[in-house]
Amino acid sequence: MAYTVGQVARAARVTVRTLHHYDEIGLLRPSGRTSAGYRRYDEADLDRLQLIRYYRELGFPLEEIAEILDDPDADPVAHLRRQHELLSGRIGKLQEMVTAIEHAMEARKLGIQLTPEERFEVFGNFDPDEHAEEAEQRWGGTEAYRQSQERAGRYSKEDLLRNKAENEDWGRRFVALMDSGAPADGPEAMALAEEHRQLITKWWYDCSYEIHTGLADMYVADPRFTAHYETLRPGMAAYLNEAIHANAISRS
Amino acid sequence: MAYTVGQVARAARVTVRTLHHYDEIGLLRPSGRTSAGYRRYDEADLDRLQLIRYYRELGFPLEEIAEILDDPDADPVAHLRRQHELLSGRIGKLQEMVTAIEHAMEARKLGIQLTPEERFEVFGNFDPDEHAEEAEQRWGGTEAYRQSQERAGRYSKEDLLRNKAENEDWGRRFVALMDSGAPADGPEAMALAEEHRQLITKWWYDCSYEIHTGLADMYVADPRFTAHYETLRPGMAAYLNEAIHANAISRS
DNA sequence: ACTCCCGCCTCCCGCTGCGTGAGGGTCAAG
DNA sequence: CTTGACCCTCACGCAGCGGGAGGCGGGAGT
Repeated sequence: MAYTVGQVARAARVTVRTLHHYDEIGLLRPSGRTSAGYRRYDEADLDRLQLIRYYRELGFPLEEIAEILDDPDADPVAHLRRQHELLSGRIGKLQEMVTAIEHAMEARKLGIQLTPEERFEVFGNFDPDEHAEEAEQRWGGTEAYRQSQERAGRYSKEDLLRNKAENEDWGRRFVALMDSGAPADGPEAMALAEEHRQLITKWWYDCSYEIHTGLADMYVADPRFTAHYETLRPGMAAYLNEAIHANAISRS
Repeated sequence: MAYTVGQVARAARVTVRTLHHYDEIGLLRPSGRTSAGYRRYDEADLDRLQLIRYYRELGFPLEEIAEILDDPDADPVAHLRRQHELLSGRIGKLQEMVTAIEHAMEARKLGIQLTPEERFEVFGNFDPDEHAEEAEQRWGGTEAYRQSQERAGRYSKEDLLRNKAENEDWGRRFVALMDSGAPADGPEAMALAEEHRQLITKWWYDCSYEIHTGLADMYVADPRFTAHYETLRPGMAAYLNEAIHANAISRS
């Protein structure tokens, strides 16, 4: 059972050119040629082509497909599993975008016109346009940054207002603690530091103790962040820094 | 507030080269240049870039994005809705592939080794390799073909056996009817023709009366299909053809 | 005022995965 | 022995950038 390019092309729903291409790059060489130079594909070639098409559908680059197919001791089950994961990931990403779009539609319907500033107004003093670039430099490319960007896009106006309220509540309690004269490395301060960490984790990204202390250092090192906390209460940046460090140390 | 390429690039998580490219093709021209020729982007440019990135994420080609963004009276809500649909479609497709992969994994786990022949063995005499190409020529590219291909991939071995059983049951009853001497355009024959159509619809694709009569004609025109029905009972191809036509006429 | 170095500029070539001819041989049917 | 449908091999083109060469600009430090 030998097939010509045209037959194979029609059967596999690809163009002849594609088969030529696969031949050129060595991805799918026909098992033989006629005396006139015509490509002859056999059943095994068809099987291989089916696999190729399948992987292609999944978005694999041709080179990678070649590696997969030509790896003799590659575990097919592992491949399937891997593909499954990749697909699930892609589905997840697409679904996130869908919800983002739904949000946007909701906003339009209500005439809310969710401008970028509006989306970030909950950040208070932190003007996103002013600091976005810096944020990118500091955290760009990290998982944490990706997460927070992603979530920011999904939150509704109410969500963000709720977040703001929670932050303010925490801030009031923190100021009260400072006013009470409690030490920055005392149990209450550490508890509030921990709460601060969890607020970040809840709303934005998984904030490890390492990341948290990094943030703490920034609060005293970067004047803009310092200013934000200092307006809540003078001395707060340094106090919070100490509390976060104390908390991180005690937990590890 | 003017930004340089580098700043914009970092903020938007794209490369400088990409911004150059967008400038070149006119997709995003910076609002101005400095005396030295440096590109200067303002807030509006950033907004536009955000939209561009968004549409790009969704897989739109740049040209189309330009059309969308430059269409002054384009309804943004309509766009969102359209994107939503596209995304939903994509998710659906990916999910189908996931289930297909899951099936394949199940089969591997049980050591079943679902070879192509096995997958199609329920087709009986119809050797897929022998007819796949023809099928493509006849139906390739049609919605019906796509549907049946898609479903075939999702069916489990049990599903396919069930389908086979249902077909055989229908076949037996059809043969019995012929044996009884009932006319091919009588009510019983038409009822069984209708059932035939519904079996196809249930298992493979939406089989309209038009498609159904097309199939009927093929049963008498194509010797391979003729042979399939003739082995069930001599004269069955022609009888079934008549019954299907009678049924289609009476229903329209 | 001078020097650095980083960032900006404009070419321009390269990559993937083919599409789409051009120009020419081949094969089966009539 | 011709037709028409295939087949062959170049070979260029396209999107959407990546990446580098070669050269200017600018602001921070000395």
